[in-house]
Order: sequence, then structure tokens, then C-alpha cells
Amino acid sequence: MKRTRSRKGAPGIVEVASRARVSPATVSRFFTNPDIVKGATRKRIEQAAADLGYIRDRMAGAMHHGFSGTIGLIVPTIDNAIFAELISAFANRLLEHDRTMLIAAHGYDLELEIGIVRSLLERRIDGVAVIGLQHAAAPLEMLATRNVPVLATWNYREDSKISCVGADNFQAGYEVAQYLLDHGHRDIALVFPPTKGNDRAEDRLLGALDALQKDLSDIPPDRLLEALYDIGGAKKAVAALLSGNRPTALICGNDVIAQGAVYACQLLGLRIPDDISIIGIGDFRGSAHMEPGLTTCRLPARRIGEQAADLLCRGGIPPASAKPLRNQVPSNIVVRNSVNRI
Amino acid sequence: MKRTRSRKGAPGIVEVASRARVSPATVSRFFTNPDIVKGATRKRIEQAAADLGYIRDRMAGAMHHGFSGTIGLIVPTIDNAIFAELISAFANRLLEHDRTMLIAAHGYDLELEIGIVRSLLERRIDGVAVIGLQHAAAPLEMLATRNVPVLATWNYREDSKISCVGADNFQAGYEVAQYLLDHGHRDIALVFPPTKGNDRAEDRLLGALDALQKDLSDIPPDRLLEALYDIGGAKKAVAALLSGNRPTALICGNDVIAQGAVYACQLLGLRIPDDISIIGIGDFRGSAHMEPGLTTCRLPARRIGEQAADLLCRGGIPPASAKPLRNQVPSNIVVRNSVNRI
DNA sequence: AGTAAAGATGCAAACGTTTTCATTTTTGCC
DNA sequence: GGCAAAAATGAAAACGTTTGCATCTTTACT
Repeated sequence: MKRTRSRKGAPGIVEVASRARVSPATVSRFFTNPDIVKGATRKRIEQAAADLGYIRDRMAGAMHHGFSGTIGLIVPTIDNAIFAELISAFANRLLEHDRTMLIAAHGYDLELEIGIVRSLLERRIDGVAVIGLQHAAAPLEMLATRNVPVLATWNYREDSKISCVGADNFQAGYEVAQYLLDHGHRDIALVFPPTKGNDRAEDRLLGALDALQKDLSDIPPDRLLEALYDIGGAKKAVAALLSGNRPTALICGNDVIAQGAVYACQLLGLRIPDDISIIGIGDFRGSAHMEPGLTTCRLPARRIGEQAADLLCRGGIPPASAKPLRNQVPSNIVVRNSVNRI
Repeated sequence: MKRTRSRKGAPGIVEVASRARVSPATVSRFFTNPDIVKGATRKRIEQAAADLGYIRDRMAGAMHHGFSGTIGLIVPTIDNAIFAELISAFANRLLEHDRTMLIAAHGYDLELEIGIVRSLLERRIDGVAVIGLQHAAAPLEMLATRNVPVLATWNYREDSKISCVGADNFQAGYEVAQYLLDHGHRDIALVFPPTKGNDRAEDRLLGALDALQKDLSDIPPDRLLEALYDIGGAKKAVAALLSGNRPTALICGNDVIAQGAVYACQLLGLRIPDDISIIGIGDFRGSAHMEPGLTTCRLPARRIGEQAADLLCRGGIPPASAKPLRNQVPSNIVVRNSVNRI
């Protein structure tokens, strides 16, 4: 099983060193902390490294200080608008910090997380960001044992067990519901993804219900719909709902579902917002430009991603044993054209 | 700058070895190739490793054989439906191969690729997948020098300089144009992203033009529109186009643009396909479910991603000096409801 | 000009595996 | 039961850096 294809062509630090007529140690110092080598020497090393096309081997370095310069990101899914902006922002910000991102998806199956965490740990990640606050104990323990900082993103709770940066999803749910109430809606249906293992969706739903139950009697069960986490599924579910006696407004657990709902309406020839109002949560890419523009609760994904990256890179995350760090980013309703006053 | 937080809690192969009363070498063998250690010993090692919560350190391993178990993926953008399915499929398949994915985006700026490649190389990636066939020379050279296999995905050309797996984008462009011609359209406008540095878009455009020019005289310049790579931009551009004397059909460089075009029509109160036909390229997530369902040319992103991962993991990619490997995956028109016969 | 402190550099020992080679144990066979 | 061959294991040398300590230069100050 000998691989013929080897890293043979690659010059190492010692080649650079001998070409620059210094010791390997100095070359190493030059790369980690250029200021401590004298100007003249620095020039020579720079030149030698350039001539040879030297590329650092961070793995070898990581053997010592234990830091690989790699940060993990575990998301439920990549193939979806939901986390795209977060992932993107996170990755770009990591790059600015001279880190790289190891990413993996578990498809909303929290049990898979353990395998992923293990795989990341084997690669010596310096830290890991996850989505949401709800996770199996095992992976968290594994990370804690090895003192790898973990940061939950996307959702914020003031009583979170682990450090988090995100928006208060309960409040987001509350706000959209309140918004509809404020606009005179009284017959409101909710379309949400399965909340099992998904604290974001759960919190939103709870928030919405909380607001609604203040003004309304209990929500009849047929006004609470479960839709799978994609446009097609939501479209079908909503189409079914709307064929019957229909509510005046829809709260969608996220913008992807809202998009499906909008399509369902168009399919049925219902005008939005005249015949029915729709509000989403998330403000994903595309929500602004669809027709009609989707009124939704904006969760600042970019900001969350960037903050998460900064925190993880700067090492500002307290160990698992200490009080978690909790950063809340604000969410806010952005009103467009999918909700009517009645 | 001493970090207090260390990997101290982590047992190594030697701890496992002594607990199992074998040499470290045997433990190592157990993990790389379990079959060559005797059943009884195997049990003991298994047990010891479990007791200690041992996790392999692939970095240390990589120091020898040079393979890190990490594959890079460089995409123009993550935050976009375009590559989401590809990325997702690629990542999942890598996981099955027990590899992890290092991903980075350059935002359609090929000059940034060099920095990314360098950063990946520093982490000793075993291979890298890129999008499209057009790339700056420097990063490619860097990779070739170090014998890191490179695979271009998404686009296929029979004369590609580097190994590739993808669909023939020229043909895809040709097909959608031909499809419109077959449906009686003669006044056709094209909405494409900037083709500079984007061989996929360029090939599609060339293909479409090729088909059109067989049947039509030259395309008047006002029928060729450039739209930015996002829904909002496309929507605006198309809305402007359609306010004037409008074509009977639109060829969109990809489904994202098509989506923007659809919204533009809805904004203007144009019915699709009665007032205007729209065809896309890509068949991204959501295209099937929008209203109307988008007729488009399907590029099998999932398949491309999986093939790419397989190729990269199995080591089936010829060195840069040899004849490239070229895998074409078929594209095909999927007809839905956005094109009319006239 | 002389000396102590500060600044640069070199030496060599890590880091945690894998792997070659040598050695020991087991197996198959007469 | 003994012997050769095969299988399993062990010892130790890598892999390419970083870093503490030691050494050699330079600087700053009297």
C-alpha cells in the first residue's frame, strides 16, 4: 500500500535554513514571530523561502503547542439557505484570522454529532462552533475533556449551559406573533419544522404561542402544522391547510418554510397579503427579493458567524467548567409586503 | 503567550499501550489495520482505548506518511444555492471515506485562490477540489509541485487541462436555447452573470449563442443582459429589460438568476409562461417547487460532488504531468411550467 | 573603554505517531 | 514432538517543526 505520490518535492525548514545560512530555529522564529529576528537575517530567510517555494507545515508545528489553526463547524445541514450565510461569514472571518474551517453536517440527527466531533478531534481542532443549544452529552464531554472550546451559535438563552452567540429565538417567535396580532389577525396558523432536537424551532414556536395565548384562546390543533425543513414539504403542507377553511395569517418557523407557503398560495391562486398574510423568521438570502417581499424577523446570521469566529480565534471562550459566555445579537422585524392589516 | 488551556487531559497511544500491556507499535497497528493484531490483544487494546477515551492524533500520523485525511474544497461562494448541493454531497461523501473537508470561498476572485491554496497546503491537504476549469497558474503550480491531486468540478470539457468531473456547460447552454427554439420562440433574451473568470457561465452562454445563431440572425445587444450572481440583482436587471419591448422568452445563466427573473415578472404582473417563458440552468434546490415550477437544465450536483469525493479519496487522479482524467455527467432538460409553446 | 543588560541566534529535546527491521510466538505438517 | 514458515509483537528511528536553555552579539550606560 505504498503511495508513490509523496510530498517529496517540498523543501522544509532546514533547507530554507541552510540556504539562508542560519539555523532552523531562526527560520522557525521568522515565521512565527518575524520581529525577533534581525533585519538582515530576516531578508535572507525571506529570500531563501521564496526561492525554494517553502510552505510551512502547520501539522508539524501543531505537534508542539497543540494548536492546529483549524476550527470546526458542525451544522445540521449545508444544503439549505438557513445556515448558508452563517457558514459563509464564519468561514471568511476565520480566513482573516489565518485559520481554516473544518465543516460537517449531521442532517438534524444529533446522534451523528458524536462521530463528527470525534473526527474533528482526531484532526486536533482548536475549537468548534455548533448550531443551537441542544446537543447530546457525549460529544460535549469529549470536547470538554480535551479542553476544546465549544461555542453554540444561532440561538441565545440567558440560561444556556454552554457559551453561545445568537439571537433569542423565543423572542423572535414572540415578535412575529405579536406583529400579526398588532395587525389585527386573530385566526393564525403556525407552520413549523419538527422541534425535536431543534431548540431554535422549539423556542420560536414557544415564543409565538406565548404571544398568541395572551390575546387568543388556545390554538386549535389544526392550526399548528408540522412541515419538513424544505420548500417542497412546506408547500405541500400549507397547500393542504389552505384548501380548507383558511386562517388570515401564517407564522412560518423559518423563511424557507415561508417561501414554501408563498408558493403554495400562488399555486392555489391566493393573493398575498390580500387573501392571506405570511410572516417568516430568519430573513434568509432571497427573502427580500421574492414576490411579494417577505415580512420576517431578521436574525443577523452574518454577525453571528463573525462573532463566533472572532470568539473562537481569540480564545475568549471560558472552559466548560466556568460560567458560559453569552452574547445576544438583536433580532428585528423587517416589514415587507407579505402581511396585511385587517 | 503561554496558553493555559492545553491538550493535557488526552491520553496518547503509549498510555493505551501500557494499559493494554502491549507496545505502542501494536496499538498503532490496531488502529490502522486491526486485522493484523491477534484477537486477544485486539480485545485488550480496544478495552484500554475505550477506558481511557483515547482519540487518535491524525496529525502525528500525518507526519510520517504525509497524508492528513483532509481534503480541500475551494468554491466561489458558499452563501448561495448554486453550490450548496455540491458542497453538501461532497462533504457527506468525504465523511463516509473517513476524511474531513476543509472549505474556503474566494468570492469569484481567482486571485484569492492562491492564498487559499497556500493555507490549505500548510494544513497538508491530501487533495483539493475546485469549481470550474479556469484558474490562475500559480495555485495550480503550487499544488502540482507538491503532488497534491487537483480536481475541477462542475464543468466538463473534453480538452480540459486538469482532471475534471462535471457536466458539459456548453451543451447545457445549447440545450436550453434549443428547447426554446423548439417551442417556437424567436425573440429570446439572455441573462447571464459576468463571464470573466467563470468558465461555467461562459460555456453556457457560448452554447446558448451557438444554438440561437443557427436559427436566428445575430442576437441584438439589448437581448444580452449581465446580471450579478444573486436574486436581487437579477430581478432588477430583468425588470428593467421587461419594461421595454419584451422578448417572448428568457434564458437565464443559472437558476438563481431565473428565480430573480421570475420575481421580476411577478413584480410587473407578467404571467409565466403565458406572457413570457423562462428557462434556467442548474436545477437548484427550490427550482422544482417555485411557482411556476422552473423549467431548467439539470446539472446533477449531488452526483458530481460524490464522484469528486470518491475520486479524491481513492487517489484516482493522475498527476499533473499525465493526461487528465475527465468524467462527464449528463445534464438534461427538466420540463416544468415556465416555458410555453408559441 | 568597559561592563551589564538586552537582543539574536544556535543546539537539542521534545510533540505523538508510523514503520522498518528484528525478534518472538504461533501454526502447519510430517 | 520437532522444524520451517508464517504471524504477531517489540524497539527505535523517523516525520518537520517549536522552544527552553545556552551562547554569542550588540546596545546602552557610566
